[in-house]
Amino acid sequence: MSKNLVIVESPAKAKTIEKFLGNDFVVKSSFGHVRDLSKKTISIDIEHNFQPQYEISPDKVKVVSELKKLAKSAETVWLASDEDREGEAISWHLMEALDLKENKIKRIVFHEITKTAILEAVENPRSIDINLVNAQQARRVLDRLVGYELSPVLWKKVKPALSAGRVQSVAVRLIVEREDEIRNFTSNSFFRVIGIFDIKNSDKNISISAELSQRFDNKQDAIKFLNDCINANFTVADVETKPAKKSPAPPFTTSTLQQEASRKLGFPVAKTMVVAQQLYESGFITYMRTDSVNLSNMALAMAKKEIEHLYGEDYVKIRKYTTKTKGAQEAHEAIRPTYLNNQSINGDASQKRLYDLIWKRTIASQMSEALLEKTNITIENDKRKENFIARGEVIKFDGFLKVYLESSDDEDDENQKDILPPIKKGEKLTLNECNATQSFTQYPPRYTEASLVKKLEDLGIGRPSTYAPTISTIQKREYVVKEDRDGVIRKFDVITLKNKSIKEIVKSEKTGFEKNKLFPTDIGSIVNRFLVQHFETILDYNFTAKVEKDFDEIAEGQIVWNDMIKSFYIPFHKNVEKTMIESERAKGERLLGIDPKTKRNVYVRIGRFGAMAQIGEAKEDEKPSFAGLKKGQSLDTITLEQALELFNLPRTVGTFEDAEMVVSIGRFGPYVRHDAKFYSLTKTDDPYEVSEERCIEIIKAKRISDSAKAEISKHFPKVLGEYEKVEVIVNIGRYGPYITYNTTNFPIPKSLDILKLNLAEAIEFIQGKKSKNAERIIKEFPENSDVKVLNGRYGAYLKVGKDNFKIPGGREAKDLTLAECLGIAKDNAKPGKKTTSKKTSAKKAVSSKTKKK
DNA sequence: CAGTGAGCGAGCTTCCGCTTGACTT
Repeated sequence: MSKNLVIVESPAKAKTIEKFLGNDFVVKSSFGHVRDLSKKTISIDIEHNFQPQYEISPDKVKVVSELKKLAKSAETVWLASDEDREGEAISWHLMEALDLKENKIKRIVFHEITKTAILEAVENPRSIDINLVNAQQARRVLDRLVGYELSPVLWKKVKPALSAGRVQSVAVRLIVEREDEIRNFTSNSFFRVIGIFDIKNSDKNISISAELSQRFDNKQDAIKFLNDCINANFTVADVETKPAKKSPAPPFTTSTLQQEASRKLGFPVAKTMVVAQQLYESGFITYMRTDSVNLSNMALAMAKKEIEHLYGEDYVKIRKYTTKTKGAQEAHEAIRPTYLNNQSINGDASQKRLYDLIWKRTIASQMSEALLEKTNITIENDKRKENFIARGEVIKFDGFLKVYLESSDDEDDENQKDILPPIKKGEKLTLNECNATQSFTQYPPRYTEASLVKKLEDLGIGRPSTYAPTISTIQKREYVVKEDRDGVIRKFDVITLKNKSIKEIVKSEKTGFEKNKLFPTDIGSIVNRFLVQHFETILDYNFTAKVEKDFDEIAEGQIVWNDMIKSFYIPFHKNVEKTMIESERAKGERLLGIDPKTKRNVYVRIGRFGAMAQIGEAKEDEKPSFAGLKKGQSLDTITLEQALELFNLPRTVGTFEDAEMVVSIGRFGPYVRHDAKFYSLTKTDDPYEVSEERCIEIIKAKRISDSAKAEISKHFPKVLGEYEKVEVIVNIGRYGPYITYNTTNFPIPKSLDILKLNLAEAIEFIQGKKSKNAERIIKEFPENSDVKVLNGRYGAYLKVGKDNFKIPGGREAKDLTLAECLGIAKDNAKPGKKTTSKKTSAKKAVSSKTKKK
């Protein structure tokens, strides 16, 4: 075997690096961490100095045994995981898990995947930095202690299966507190005044628009101002022109890529990461999980060449950006195209769009500043002291703007900046028209997924690899929902001065419309309030920053990690115990008022099945009545009137075919019950309002669609005919319609009408699918059609019957023989719950082979 | 599949950070 085994974290990286190193090197990947604390228990021996109890992660057992084999036959094992805390720990865990002697290993690091960087790294090996490893152990142990001690408190005091953690709980806090801020926000209105001036003494009709430097708090003041303008004379008091510059944004990190892909392409952060991963695996971009804005010298040289070629020398300005993010570890380059001369790539629409964004951002970051000329024209008058100011902006040299401009989160950045006409100081102007428009102060914006990532990054909370998963966790736990909310119509006043007369009109606009924003749920608010009340230290926005400081000191060898953990844990654990015993259950209860009918108290709170309203208390002689809250209502905002309305269900709306129709809301949404059958209401039907006629309509419609469905399913499964002596069958299954041919199922897209589908069309469809699948086939065996070697998204794999198998390391997919394939299938057919079918099909494949022999 | 909301208790849930995973009837 090879003399040198190099282990990196990512398989795609392994492939690239193998090309740079000679034949003496084999490069493999550990697929990230290989050992961790067991998931089942806390797995920390608190009594014995917080000794972590590691195990090989269940999904890494195979990887480790494979690496172990290779390491045994190698002379030197080069541990080339990333140069950061986690990377150092991965190397250390590999050393332990693979049983490597210290004199057999060499630790190497590089920050960029370029040949020079790799070769230089190999020239400068070092040993494992145990202090850095200990900093990681402290991080790991702290997170486990927090997560696994806090979560059970929630199970007991709020509801089972909830979770809390150093990162996710702060993310939820941000969203809950932003919502509180919005709820408590009182909007003020004010009047902005914009004048349109005609320039005298010019042959052409030229006008400029200018805004008054002063805003008025009320309508009276605005009207008074316009009145004073009727007989005022306007003069240009000053024309000020000054040059300005605009610089490009630095290259992408994970966080900025997620933000820009969200603003410019509308991608959720998870989608951005999936697409970026695909681009990375295809070799189009560098690594997508990074906190660094640094570009390699090779990339800078490529950028320079490309910009010169496309736009000319004047557009080049090479920059070295420095990373300012809190806690950044800079193990990788910024996210950039691997080859900057590839302006576009082959791929699907999302891949192309994301690549385009990355290409533009990278190129623009190395281009000249844009040169602007900003002009301010001040217009004074002889009646009032307030001035009008017209602002203009001219681009003198576009520079990087030729390629790319970063978007901003505040959408109402509507300062119009036009080119202004030539004008001189002292010139007289006529006020043609003047509008005072009522505007309103805006509440702070709700978070989007991407703006939450930005906030977390600013606070130094979370890492590039966890931003997307964190956001999905807090949604999965139902602390937070991402949704759209309809706005409301708001009226506003516009006062116009024209032809010396003043007119008032009322206009209306839609406001408060939200798209894809994060809202806290009732559970989210309750959990947050509970945690902030009892565990303020951990919920503190600076908690992570504080412990990071300690981790840094551990990494520098100044403090011992177990001591740091101990001083954190003792007060923390005491608090956990105290809260478990003393604190009350958090139900989010709120007394809304008194029910006018029964004179009993009306409450809202969280019950076993979610948010509910309750009239009266549970006493011996009387039972309270209950009603669930509607979707979109929340414990924090519901009013007494809204709560009382909930008790109007179930409601008898009328009769149909001599039976009553009763409308209510069930486990699966609003329904009409009629003659012991249930009929779901549609989204647009309000169960509190829906009429008798509409209910009858719904019942009739359901009957028709049911009988139509029954009619259709009578025809299936349907044999369309035979193709090459094999039956072609159409059927409808759990996942929709599909064609069965030769033991393979082909799902049919909605565009094909399965009722009209004929044999010829079905065959054509199958052929199309097959030829697509054929592109993926690396190897087939005429003597056994059950066995195939295929090319998948994550490299080659073996398919035997219905089961997929990884091809063991050291074997070329295209060289596999049938016997080898069957051997792999036999060895890897795992016992277990799911595998009954796996085993049988693997056996079947083997036996079919023997039969043919 | 369609009112439930009490309390008991078995057995379960849970963290953050590094990586890619699989293809249904």
